[in-house]
Amino acid sequence: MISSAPQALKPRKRPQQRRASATVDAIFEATIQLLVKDGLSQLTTTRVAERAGVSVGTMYQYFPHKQALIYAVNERYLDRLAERVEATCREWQGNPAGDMVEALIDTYWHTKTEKPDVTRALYRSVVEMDNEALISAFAVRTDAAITAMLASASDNDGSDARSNTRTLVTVIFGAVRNSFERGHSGEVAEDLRRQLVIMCRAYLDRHGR
Amino acid sequence: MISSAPQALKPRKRPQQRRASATVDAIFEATIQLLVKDGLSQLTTTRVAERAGVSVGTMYQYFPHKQALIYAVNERYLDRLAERVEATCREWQGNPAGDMVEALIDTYWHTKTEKPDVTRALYRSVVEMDNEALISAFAVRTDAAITAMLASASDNDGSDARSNTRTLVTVIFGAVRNSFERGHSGEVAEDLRRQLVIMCRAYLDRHGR
Amino acid sequence: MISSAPQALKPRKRPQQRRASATVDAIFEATIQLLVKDGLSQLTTTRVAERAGVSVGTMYQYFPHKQALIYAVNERYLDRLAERVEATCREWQGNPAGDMVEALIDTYWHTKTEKPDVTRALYRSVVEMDNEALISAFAVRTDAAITAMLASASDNDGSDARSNTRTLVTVIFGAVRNSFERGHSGEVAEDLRRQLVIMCRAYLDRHGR
Amino acid sequence: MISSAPQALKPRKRPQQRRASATVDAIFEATIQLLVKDGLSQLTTTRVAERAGVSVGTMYQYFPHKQALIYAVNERYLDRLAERVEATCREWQGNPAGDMVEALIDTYWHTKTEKPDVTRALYRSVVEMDNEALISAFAVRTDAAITAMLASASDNDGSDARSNTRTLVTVIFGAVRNSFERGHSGEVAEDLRRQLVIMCRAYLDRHGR
DNA sequence: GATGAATGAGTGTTCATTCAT
DNA sequence: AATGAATGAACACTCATTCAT
Repeated sequence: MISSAPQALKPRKRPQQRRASATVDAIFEATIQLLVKDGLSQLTTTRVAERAGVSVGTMYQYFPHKQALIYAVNERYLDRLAERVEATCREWQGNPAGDMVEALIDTYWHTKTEKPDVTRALYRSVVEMDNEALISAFAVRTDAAITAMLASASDNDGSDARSNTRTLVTVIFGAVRNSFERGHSGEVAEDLRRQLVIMCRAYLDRHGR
Repeated sequence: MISSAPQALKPRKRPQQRRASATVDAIFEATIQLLVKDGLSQLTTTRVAERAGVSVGTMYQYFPHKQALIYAVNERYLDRLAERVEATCREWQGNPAGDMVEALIDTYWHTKTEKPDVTRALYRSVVEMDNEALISAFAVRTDAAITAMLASASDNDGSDARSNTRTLVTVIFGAVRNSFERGHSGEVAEDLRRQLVIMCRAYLDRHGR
Repeated sequence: MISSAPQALKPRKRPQQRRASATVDAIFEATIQLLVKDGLSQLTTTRVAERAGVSVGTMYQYFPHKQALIYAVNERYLDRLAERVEATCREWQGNPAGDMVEALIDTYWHTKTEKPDVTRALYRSVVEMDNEALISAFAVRTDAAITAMLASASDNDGSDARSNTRTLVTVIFGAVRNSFERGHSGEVAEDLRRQLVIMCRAYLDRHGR
Repeated sequence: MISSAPQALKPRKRPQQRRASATVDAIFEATIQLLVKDGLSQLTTTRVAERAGVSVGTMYQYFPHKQALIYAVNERYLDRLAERVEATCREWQGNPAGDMVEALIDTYWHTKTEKPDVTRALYRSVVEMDNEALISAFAVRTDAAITAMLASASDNDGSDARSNTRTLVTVIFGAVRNSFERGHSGEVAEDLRRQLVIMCRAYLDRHGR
C-alpha cells in the first residue's frame, strides 16, 4: 500500500480517508468523470457529491477536505499502476534483461493508454497538491520491483543496479508522460514505443552484452 | 517565435504587450516569484500587482485576464528555452551525432536546473491552462532545430530522421521532467544525466555505427 | 400568475423559490427598503443580504443573480397590483361603464399612492432590466380583466372593446406614472384623479351615451 | 433654456457643462448611440470618448462626471422637445381648443416616434439620475405654453385653466410613455393616438361646449 | 448517520476619475 | 489644451466547509 510510505514523506496536510465502501467508489468514479469532463478547476465538492449520488455532508465523512479526495483518487490510481508493474516484474524474473525492459514498457504504456483521458486528467489533477509522498511511494515500490527483476536477469552483468533502474524508470515514465503532453497517438505513438524499447535495449547492451 | 503558433490553438486572448516592457517585466517577475513561493492556487491578481508595484488596473491593461498572464509567463520561458536549444543545435552542426545529443542534453539539463524552483513552479502553473498551443509551438521549434542538426551529422547514417528526433526529444525532455518530479539532485541527478547521455548514444549507435 | 408569461420573453433565469418563504420575504423587504433609501445604483448584493439578515451565499441560493432578485421583486409587486385590478373588475361587473372606470382609477391610484416611495423606487428599478416579460404579463392580465368588465357594462354600446380597453388602460396607467414623476401630491394629485375620471367618463360617453 | 430652472430645483450634484462645440456634439451623439445600442449599464466613459473620437481626459473637460454627461444629453433632448411643443402652441393660438389639443398630441407623438429607439434609450437613461430639475423645468415650460394657448382658445369657456392643462399634459405625456413601454406600434399605436385625441376632445367638450 | 441549507472569506474584473507628460 | 496610462475602491459571485435537523 502506498499509504504505508514512511511517515517522514507524508505531506503536512496528508489526507485521511475513513474507510472503503461502495460510497467511496462512487465518489472516486464521480471525481474522475468530472476531472475528465471539466478539469480540476471546475471540480467542486458539491458537483462531485451530486454526481456520486451522496450529499456533501456524507462526502466530508469520508474525505476531510477536497485535497484529500484528489489525493485519494491519485493514490488509488498509482496503487493499481504499481501493482501492474510489480506483477510484470514478478512474471519476468530470470529472463534476459532486454526482454524484461520491453515487458515493462509494454505494461506501463498500455496501462497509461487504456483510458487516455483519465490518464491525462489525473496527470493534471496531481499538480498543486502536496504530492511528494504519492510520487515517492510509487517510486519506492516500482524501483524495488524493477531492481529485483533486473538482478535476476539471466544475463546480469553486475553493473550498478540502482543507477540502471533509476535511469530506465526515469526515462520510461518520463517519455510516456511527455508523449501524452505532445498529444502523440496512433502510428506516431506506436513508433515511439518501439523506439523506446530499442533505446532501452541498446542501453542495456552498451557493454557489448 | 512561439507566438506564431496556429491561431486556432489559442482560444484565450493573448496579452497585447503595448510597451512599458519594464512594467511587463516586473509583472512577470512578480508572477514567477509568487508561483515559486506559494504555488498557482495562491496566485491572485491582487498579489501579483502588489508585488510588481503596480495597480491591478494597470495589470489588466497588459493582460486581459489572469490566464493570459500565466500563459505569457510560460510563453516567455519556453521562448528562451527554445532559443537555447536552437543555439546549441546551430553550434554543433556537422559534428558526430553522439556529441550533438550530449550537447543537447547538457543544454536542456542546465537550463532547467539553473533555477530549479522556477522550473518546478512553471511546470505546475502550466496545468489547467489551454496550453496546447504553447507546447505545440515549442515542440515545432525544437523538433525543427534538432532534426536539422542531426541531418548534418558527420556520421549520419540516413535512418528515419523524424522518428529519431521524436524519440530523442521525448525521452530527454520527459526524463528531465520526471527527474524533477522525483526530486533528484546532487550526485543522483548528475549520474542520471550521464546515464541519459550513454543511453542516447547507445540508441544512435545501435546499428553498429 | 405573471410567472406564466411566455418563457421566450425571459432570457434571464428566474429565481427558483424552493421554500423558506420567510427568508425570501426578508430579502424582498430588504431589497425594497434599500431601493427606496438609496436607489438601484447603490443596491449591492452584500447590502441586501446584510439588511435581510442572511449571508450572500444564502441569497444566491434563491436568486441566481442580482437581476433575478430585482426581477422577482417587481414581479411580486405587479402580481399584487394585477390582483387588485382583477378584484375590482370582478366586483363591478354589470354596472354602468362610467362607474367601472371610476372604480378602476380609484383602485389603481390608491394602490400606487399607498406607499409612494416604494412605487417610485420600483418604477425606477425596473429600467435596464429585461422587463418586457414582466410588463407584458401584467398587461395581458389587466387587459383581460378590464375587457371582460367593460363587456358586461349595463350600458355597453358595442363599440370596439379592444381599442377602448387599450386606450383607457394606457391613459390611466400612463397618467398615474407621469403624475408620480412630476411629483404631484395632496390637492393637486387629488384634482388630477378627479379630472382623469371626468375625462374617461367623457370618453365613454362620447357617442351621446 | 431648461438650465435656467430655479436654483432650488437644481439637484445637489447638478452637472455643469463647460461649453458647446463640435466636440460636445460628438460626445452627445456617441452617448446616444451607445445608449441605444447597449443601454445605460454598458455605457462607460471610455467607450463614449472612444466613439466620439476624443480622449477621456478631454471629455472630462466638458463634463465633470458621467452623470453630468447623461444629464446634459437628456437636457438637450428635452430642450428640443419643449421647443417643438412651444412652437405648436404659438402656431395654434386662437383656434378651437379641440384642434389645439389634437395638434399638441400630434406634435408630441411624432417627436417621440421619429426615433423610437432613441426615445426609449433616453427614457431609460434618465432613471437613477437626479432628474427632478430636468423634469420640472420641462414641465414649467410646456405647462406655460399650453396654458397660454388654451387661454387664447376661440371657445374658451373659462373653466380652471391650471387644472385643465395639468390634466391634459399628464394624460398625453403619460399615455405616450406607457404606449412605448407596452411596445405598441403600427396600427395599434395609430389607433391609440386617434383615441387619445377623441378622449381629450371629449374632455374639453364635457360641459357641452 | 446522513443531509443540504447556510455561511462568508476570498477572487477576478471593471471603470470612473486623476494627473504627469 | 489634450492625452490616455495608471489607479484602486467596489462589486458580483463562488465554493469549501460546517452544523442544526
